[in-house]
Amino acid sequence: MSPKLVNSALEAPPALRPSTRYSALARLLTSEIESGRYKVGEKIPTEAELQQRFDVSRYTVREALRELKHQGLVLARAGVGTLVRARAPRTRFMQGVGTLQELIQFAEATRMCVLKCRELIADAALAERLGVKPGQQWHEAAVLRFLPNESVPVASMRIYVRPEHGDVLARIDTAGQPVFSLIERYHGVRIAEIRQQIVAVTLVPAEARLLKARAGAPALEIGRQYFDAQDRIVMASEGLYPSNRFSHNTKFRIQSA
Amino acid sequence: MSPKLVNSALEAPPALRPSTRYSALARLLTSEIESGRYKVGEKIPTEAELQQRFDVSRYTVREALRELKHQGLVLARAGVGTLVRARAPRTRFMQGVGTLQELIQFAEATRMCVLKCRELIADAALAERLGVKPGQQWHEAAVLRFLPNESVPVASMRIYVRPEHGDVLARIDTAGQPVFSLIERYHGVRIAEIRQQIVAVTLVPAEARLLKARAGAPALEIGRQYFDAQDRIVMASEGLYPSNRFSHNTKFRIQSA
DNA sequence: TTTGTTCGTTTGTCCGTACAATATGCCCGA
DNA sequence: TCGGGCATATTGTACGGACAAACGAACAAA
Repeated sequence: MSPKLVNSALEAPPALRPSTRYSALARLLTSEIESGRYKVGEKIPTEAELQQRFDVSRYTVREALRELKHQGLVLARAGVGTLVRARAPRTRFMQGVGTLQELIQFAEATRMCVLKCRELIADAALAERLGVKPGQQWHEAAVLRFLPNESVPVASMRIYVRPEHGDVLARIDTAGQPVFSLIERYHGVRIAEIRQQIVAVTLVPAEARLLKARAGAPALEIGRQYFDAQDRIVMASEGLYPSNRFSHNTKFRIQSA
Repeated sequence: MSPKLVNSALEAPPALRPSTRYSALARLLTSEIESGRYKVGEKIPTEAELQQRFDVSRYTVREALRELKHQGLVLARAGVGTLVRARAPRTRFMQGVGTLQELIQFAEATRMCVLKCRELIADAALAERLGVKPGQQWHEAAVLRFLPNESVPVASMRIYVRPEHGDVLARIDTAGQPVFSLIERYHGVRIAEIRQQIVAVTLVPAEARLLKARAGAPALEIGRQYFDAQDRIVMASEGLYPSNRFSHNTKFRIQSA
């Protein structure tokens, strides 16, 4: 097992297979629930009935139902049947980074394409923007971020890491996980806190060009700083997300007092 | 560990079955990875080898591996095998609880000035924007929001409440707390969840005029829906926050696993 | 009327089989 | 030497079967 083989094996995740029987069945059942054929609280046909109706094996039915359960659409009860739990799949905004979990999932689900790396010293303006000290050395990667099967970038980003962590920048393209997780893994740093700021901007022509968007178009500018357990800044990033491709979504659950 | 011993380790007691074979196998494989028996990047034994080693069916092995894949521990490749992807299951992160708190603090710290109230029936466009059903009656308040000692508004908002809660709109100016809290207090409704979406927009002339801002200037458009414990929508709002007056800040604290 | 038992139904676990899709290595020919 | 084809290995899909566990309804007994 050479490290080389390992790295290539970890490259792109296997492609999705939209044409399996169970995925087609899952999609059909999902649309039936969404269209109201089976109401929340009602039972959908049993596994045996679905087998007959679609002329597939029980295995195929169960795989489809597994997906619906995973989406939170249905709930199965032995002896009872399968009940509709929600009319629509769990709000899963692929573009959403309102929670840390979503931030990580977003990083894992999107493809990052490094345009350029360079070393630099933060001047006063950059230091202010990033929340770091002027005069410090940083390694910068300019990155485009894509959703699966999309050729238009969802974001352009600049990622800043400390020089001693600079090697992780070479792994961004292929890692399929957040950059901060790479720093954690390869440098034994623990990220204890992430701070994020969101403002609205209009794209200047150079940025718009890179993002294949219209100059002057609105975009979210999301800045993030990553701190270790001693509250030292480890990494920072700035991203531009054109607004018609990205919406920042958050869900607050309120516990009963 | 001899196969015999391992096999008996997988067998559940006949009367009490706290664990299935595949969950026991998943646990055992997880602990082998965590203990370093299989390094990140290396292959674990093939499905066939695991079948033989533990004297279980391929189904049982695959169910166990499904769990490991779900945990992000391994990655399977047809033709290659199953590779260790991480040494430990995905870290369980906690969302910073400050976010909802900050939402409430912001509401308490700002002054709201009601411009106009009216009753309306949600047409399709508004229903879509608010995440409500078309044809429903709502009471709408148009509001400007000011930071302390500021004469330029930080936001303009439209707040939508149910007709039976319409009286709270008269309290907005003076209450000094979130509108949803007013509904909770005066109508005994418990808000269980708030969903929020943030997008970037550019201000159209009428909005800009109201906000004393430049037409075309970037702004955050923050939409929120408030749900009760039965997941019924109780209230919705849309706010426009000119970007140079407001930045949406979030802090995520990460617990060690 | 209420409680307990039984039976039928349904999902969950686990077994086996077969073929498809993917990956890798080796061999042969140009 | 390099490229293509083939064979083998491995996971993924899909089929079938059997039994366990859980549930609800119906019926019987107290």
